[in-house]
Amino acid sequence: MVKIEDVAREAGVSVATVSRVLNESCGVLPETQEKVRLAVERLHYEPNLSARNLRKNESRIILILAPNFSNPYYSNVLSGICDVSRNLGYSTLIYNTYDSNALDEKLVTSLFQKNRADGMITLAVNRDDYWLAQYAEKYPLVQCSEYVEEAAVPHISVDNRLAAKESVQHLIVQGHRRIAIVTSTNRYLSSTNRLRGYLDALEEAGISRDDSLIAYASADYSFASGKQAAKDLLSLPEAPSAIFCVSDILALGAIASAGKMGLQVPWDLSVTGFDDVDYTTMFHPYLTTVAVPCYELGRRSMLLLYDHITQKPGAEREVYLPHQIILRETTAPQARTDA
Amino acid sequence: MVKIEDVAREAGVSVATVSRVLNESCGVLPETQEKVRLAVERLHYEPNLSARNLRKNESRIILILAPNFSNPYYSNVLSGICDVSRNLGYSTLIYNTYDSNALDEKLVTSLFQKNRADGMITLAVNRDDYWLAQYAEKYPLVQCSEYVEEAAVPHISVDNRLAAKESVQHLIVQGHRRIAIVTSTNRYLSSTNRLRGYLDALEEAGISRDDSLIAYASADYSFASGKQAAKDLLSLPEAPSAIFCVSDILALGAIASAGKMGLQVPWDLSVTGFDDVDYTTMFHPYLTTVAVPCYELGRRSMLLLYDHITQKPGAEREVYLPHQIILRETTAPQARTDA
DNA sequence: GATGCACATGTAATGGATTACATGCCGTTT
DNA sequence: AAACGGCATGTAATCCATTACATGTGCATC
Repeated sequence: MVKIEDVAREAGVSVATVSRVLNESCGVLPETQEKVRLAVERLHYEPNLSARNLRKNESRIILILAPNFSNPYYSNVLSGICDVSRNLGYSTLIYNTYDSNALDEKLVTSLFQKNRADGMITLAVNRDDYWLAQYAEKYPLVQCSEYVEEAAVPHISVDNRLAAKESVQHLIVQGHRRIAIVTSTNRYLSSTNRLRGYLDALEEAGISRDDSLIAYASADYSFASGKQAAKDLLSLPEAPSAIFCVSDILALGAIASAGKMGLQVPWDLSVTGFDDVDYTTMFHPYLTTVAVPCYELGRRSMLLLYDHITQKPGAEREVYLPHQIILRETTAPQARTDA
Repeated sequence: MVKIEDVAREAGVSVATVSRVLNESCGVLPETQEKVRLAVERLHYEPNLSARNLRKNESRIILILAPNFSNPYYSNVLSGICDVSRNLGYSTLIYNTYDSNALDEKLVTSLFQKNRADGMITLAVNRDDYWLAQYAEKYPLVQCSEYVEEAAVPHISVDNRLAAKESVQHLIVQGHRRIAIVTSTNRYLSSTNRLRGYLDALEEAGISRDDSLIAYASADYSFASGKQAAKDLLSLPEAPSAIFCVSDILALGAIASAGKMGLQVPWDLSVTGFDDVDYTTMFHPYLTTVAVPCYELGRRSMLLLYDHITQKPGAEREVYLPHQIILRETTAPQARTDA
């Protein structure tokens, strides 16, 4: 394996000079730089990262805590993170948390130290994981998508509350008054904020809150639980004419449920989803939903984390990316049969 | 940061002894081992991986070449790889190849050297990437799912040819005679082998090959291209009564196409998929398909790679995991209207 | 009792890059 | 002309764990 010493000999300079050319490049004569660069090329020299990392006291490893990345939402985020981290010269160590409830400070700290990661990105912390705050004082950390509201830890997300509100407002504009929500029993801030946005929209429109219209699906947004929640809602004496679901899969479940009960979406029931994952346009009716820029969230998380690792002055602590309401085929004006 | 010297002092032994306890553990008295272990615990010592890797001349990094891991197939494989590699103490550097055609030996070698990976797992090489053979002589490599048939490079996969044959045989048993296949223009061996299996089944049943029943979807198995391919097939003067699709998404596309043309699956048309990804049971009719153990493929890839990295004697070069034909709702006996 | 060997442990070299500090040269100032 | 300063470059210390080799102890053998 060719090392820096070989390059130095080949170029007729010292190792320090080679290193300087490879790193800072300042204070080295242009012609010397050129000599070094040629030698590097001739010998196909690649610096040994272990040695560099040892000396610089960094690992160039980023720890990513992700629950179940078969979920297209997370896999898109992951794509974004990986693409950027590769460009910045970081390896990503993906730790599959499966059930995010299993996370605690001890586990994370030990993971961190064992792998000597330079920083960490979480994809799904619970809104009450307060221990993150203390953790973040010691190590660079960025929370992506989900975050702890009360802790001043860097995070990047969309404005879930506003997006939910806009989505429900769309239903209201279409004449719906009995609007249900299928949220989840998980402890994600996004679920909470989407519920808040739903309530905001109702309140602003002067529609009084009806708790029987708030249904809870399982923590993992499973299709089956979406189906069940929708079934419960549609079995109500006064069934809703529209259902706002906090995830696309739940919405698909809701549509399946409606079909089973003889209701046609969107004519008999409007349904909206959240996230805009791939399969929202795989079956008719195509799902009306809120597009969340997953890939971009991933990209920006890594960029933000990098800013914090390198202690860039003025690195942001709160970033919100724009969402987009995508109107497709699962919402229609309320048929005025109940009026 | 506490280092080995601190532990040695704390335990009242030399650094060599500490290192021995941490690594080999042989030739050290049990009571000395205990002393060291206690000191490690007291000081929360974690060895510096850069230093260790530098000395041992390894990186504990595995390079994974994956195209588009939003595809649930790949994300499941990835899950498997990541879980195992974490346990073995490896970081995974996931390189998103997007379009696997862009891969060549130069890129891979440079990726490898730059990251000083200890080994590599490919998830989607083309069947004609012959350069892999030379590459594999220099570096530990395992091909997962897709591989180069002619090269004696370690690979792990399912028996795609047999699985396809069995799947088509199921259709034949149900009375179908005009059976079409939707394969892909990509250069994956799996596509080729699934086509071969399809032909095997026909031949064995004495059904003569009809090239007009072989349709090609796009390289990325997109839903839209599955739709289009099925549409072409169903527009044939003598339309097929069953379509074997080489991926689930293509099958879903085919079902969508059939619906659009007024055909009911499975009564008017049988459809089968391949892979058994999540959303095969998200909509009725649930898809009849071939279950491929993606997660297990990932797991075993990493284990196999580890065997090769550690030069375990007798490490396998060819592994085939069992598949399973899953009969659900998209296949039915041929209605004998054409007899 | 001297020699040799096995065994537990210690000492110091090693891996490859970075970087603080040292050196030497040249031009400027007084 | 002496002194100084800036600049390009070199020398050597450093990061921390591993491990070849050295040391020392105790036991068995002749």
